[in-house]
Amino acid sequence: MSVPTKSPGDPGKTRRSHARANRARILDAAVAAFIADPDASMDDVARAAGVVRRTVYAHFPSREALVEGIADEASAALVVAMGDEARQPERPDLAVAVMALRTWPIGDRFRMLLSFARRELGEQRIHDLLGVVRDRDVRVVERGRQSGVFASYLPSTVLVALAEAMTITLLDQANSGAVQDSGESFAVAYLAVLGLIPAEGARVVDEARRWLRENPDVADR
Amino acid sequence: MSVPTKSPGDPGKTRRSHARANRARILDAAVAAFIADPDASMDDVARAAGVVRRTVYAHFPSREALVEGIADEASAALVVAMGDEARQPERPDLAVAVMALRTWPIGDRFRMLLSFARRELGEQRIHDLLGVVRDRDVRVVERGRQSGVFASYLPSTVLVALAEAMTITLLDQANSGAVQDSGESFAVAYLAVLGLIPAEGARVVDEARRWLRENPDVADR
DNA sequence: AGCTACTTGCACACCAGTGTGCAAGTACGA
DNA sequence: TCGTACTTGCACACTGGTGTGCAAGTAGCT
Repeated sequence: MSVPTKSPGDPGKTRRSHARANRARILDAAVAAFIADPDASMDDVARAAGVVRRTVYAHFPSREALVEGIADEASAALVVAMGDEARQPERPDLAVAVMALRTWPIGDRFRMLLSFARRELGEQRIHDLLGVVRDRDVRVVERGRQSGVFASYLPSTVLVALAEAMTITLLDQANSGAVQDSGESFAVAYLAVLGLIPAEGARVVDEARRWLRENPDVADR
Repeated sequence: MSVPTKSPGDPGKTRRSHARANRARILDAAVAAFIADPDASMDDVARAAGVVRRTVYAHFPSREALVEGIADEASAALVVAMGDEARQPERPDLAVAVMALRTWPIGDRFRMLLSFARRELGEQRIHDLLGVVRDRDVRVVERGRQSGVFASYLPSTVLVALAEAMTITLLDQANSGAVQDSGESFAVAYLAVLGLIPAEGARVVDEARRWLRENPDVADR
């Protein structure tokens, strides 16, 4: 606010803050536009951002770069949201519920990542990054089924894939108002697929909420 | 085979059988192409059918018409697969399992319909047709939750939406070899989301298989 | 005021995909 | 063998989206 560029050699940051904000707006608008229509044009994005197409190109040299920009932002958010793997509940069911509750708030960006991973195959990086998250998910599920808490009528990886699909669907439903909670029902559904009856799942989710309150992550700004 | 056109006034059908077969091949190829890439070009479709683009246009005047052609075929298959609503098991859990097992074999086309319903919004008809199927699904789920067999942590319509999403995911997994069965695990997963533990779900699915054997639909050609 | 960084509004070239026209080719049935 | 129905292989016009160039405009910093 009152700290303009002091050092002459330093590439001005104050001046650029304006542009930065604009970049952020474009990114946000792009997320919204791509959710509405997975292959929205650059013009659609620009208009959604209240900006001219040419300006979008000023920030992102190509469509691909824009997609990558979104993906980067989204993946950063996802990693932050997931928290430290070392600091998660021992119990697999609790761990699953905690992960579900944590990812839900960044649903839009998570959804974005998933859809990119499916469509723009070129983005190997996205796929890889999601792989990291998936692997972590799979590990927990695997642990849970080994300790007999989770069912094993399907391979762990498939169960995780189901969870991803359910996330997207429930986020859609939340968008259209059919679901109101903050991820609780998603967590219950996930646990149900893993073999816990909903009543039990709901109890676990309650516990997870408590656990989250008692174990605030550094990331929970 | 040996019944060529006899009546002169009658527009020849034997000659056209060749073209008919070609049309069918194009349709099949289009399904495959669109599964691989939801916005494959007409040229992609043509090549997948082993035909030149121009020929595709000979059968379908426009891309839209082609999509509609696929949708029509798929929806017809779906209606047939679902069978007569009046002749389905009383018990909701059994009914769900039966529906799941019945729709699984036509997975590709079902998937096609779902993806069309999501993308080409212009196809109101598709949406409507799926609506019919959805409604039937919802009715059964509703009945089940009223009789206390199914859980109600989410609205019935949302649960059905989850089932649709799971279908697509599991079909994908089946395509890539991660799932091998003939819809059994899908049925179990569906029932799990509805509140039945997998062990119980598996029992119900077994029962459903038996029921299907004992109640062959006229449609089960 | 003057500099600088950013935005705007055109202009353009370039593609990829769609849909059409037409002349030549092929294959099947009478 | 001829005719008819269908396919092929080009040519073309048209559209919508992408990416670039450039000159003019605007707003903050010094």
